[in-house]
Amino acid sequence: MTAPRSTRQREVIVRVIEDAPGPLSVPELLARAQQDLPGLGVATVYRTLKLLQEQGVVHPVHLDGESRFERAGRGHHHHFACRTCARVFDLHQCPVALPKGTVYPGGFVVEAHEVTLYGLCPECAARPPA
Amino acid sequence: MTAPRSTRQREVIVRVIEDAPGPLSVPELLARAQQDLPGLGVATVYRTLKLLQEQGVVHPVHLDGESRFERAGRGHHHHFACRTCARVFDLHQCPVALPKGTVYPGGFVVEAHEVTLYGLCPECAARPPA
DNA sequence: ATAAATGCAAAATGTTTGCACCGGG
DNA sequence: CCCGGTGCAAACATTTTGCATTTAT
Repeated sequence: MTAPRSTRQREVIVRVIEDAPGPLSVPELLARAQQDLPGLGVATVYRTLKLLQEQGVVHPVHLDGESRFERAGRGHHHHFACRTCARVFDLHQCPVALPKGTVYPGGFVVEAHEVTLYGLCPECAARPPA
Repeated sequence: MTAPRSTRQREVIVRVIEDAPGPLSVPELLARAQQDLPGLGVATVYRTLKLLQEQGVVHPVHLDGESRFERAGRGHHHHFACRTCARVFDLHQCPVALPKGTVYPGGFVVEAHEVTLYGLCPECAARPPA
């Protein structure tokens, strides 16, 4: 048995993910973690993300061709991507009613769904483009 | 004025995209197009896809970290990704009611939305795993 | 004939892996 | 101590770009 060790890098990476208002891209995650751990390398970030995914602590969100990562187990939720500032936020209200097992027209058996909304985040909506 | 030329490669690429039941990945697209045009190179596929996107003929769909491309202008629709055979299909009924301009709780102004359903396609549902 | 389009190979990106050193238990 | 974890650099995979040649017009 090989219990993962607790290291400063892992602590920081997990904390950064937990403190984020939505899923983070690898560059975002790396930049934030390096504020506490300047020497941190990308490889460690990827390896840690992989580990955390296997542990079910974190899971990936693919959005606009970018891989982002967020804390798992925060319940069913979806995402909002701001077209102005490019940040991604969690939404806590689901606009879809598709219970697992629903059969969609055509005979598609639905097991899960993913929704992404695009538009302006509260900040960018209050401060429109020049 | 620089009107794009009509070439055999472009004809084939467009036809392959039109004949598909859903968005295609670049490898899928390349493989199908090469059946008619064995010498076709990847670079041409990417360049053509870029051109077709600028013309608004094709648009990208990002799904599970993979870039796929489909004919644009087929109206509002979403996608279904089969977990068994990994193919992606178009759905022609939208499970979300979020008109452009809707303001989502928290102050998020919605301009567009994207939905992906995951599960079993009709074929795989009829022929369950061993 | 002219310039756009293609194919190839080299160059950017983004992610993974090999390896010597570091450090948690 | 010991072996897992880290950083660095090399290896990969995917997408883009440079350039000589082909080809639509």
